Amino acid sequence: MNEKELRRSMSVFPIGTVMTLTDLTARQIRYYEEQKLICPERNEGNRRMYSLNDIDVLLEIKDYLAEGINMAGIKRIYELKENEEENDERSTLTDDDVRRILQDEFLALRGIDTKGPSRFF
DNA sequence: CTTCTGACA
DNA sequence: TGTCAGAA
Repeated sequence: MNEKELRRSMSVFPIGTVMTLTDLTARQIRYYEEQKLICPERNEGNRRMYSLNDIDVLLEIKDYLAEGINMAGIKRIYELKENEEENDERSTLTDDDVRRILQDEFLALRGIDTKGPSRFF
């Protein structure tokens, strides 16, 4: 990991700063942490300290939410990202994997846990 | 004053 | 998700 990535992953902001920077409530920010979408560190006083990376993810989450994607969908999007990274490292990506990822990406674009296909538009 | 955890009229 | 309490 280079210095640039190191700085972006350095936890330095208290939740208050993150709230003003992302327009999210403390409740939401903590909830997304429970959903393992971000992993802020804790300081000596058990206060959460966020990094620029955490803020970027929070901002992305806010955009997905604005597009109408629910938590289940957002989680899947990040799960797919993890798989993509793993595949890049081991170049184990087959044509069939690509097809499946694109398929899931489409489904994730709008919530999944919804009943029928009646909510496409 | 700011943040944390847990809980729910 | 909001919000309130009690503690740190």
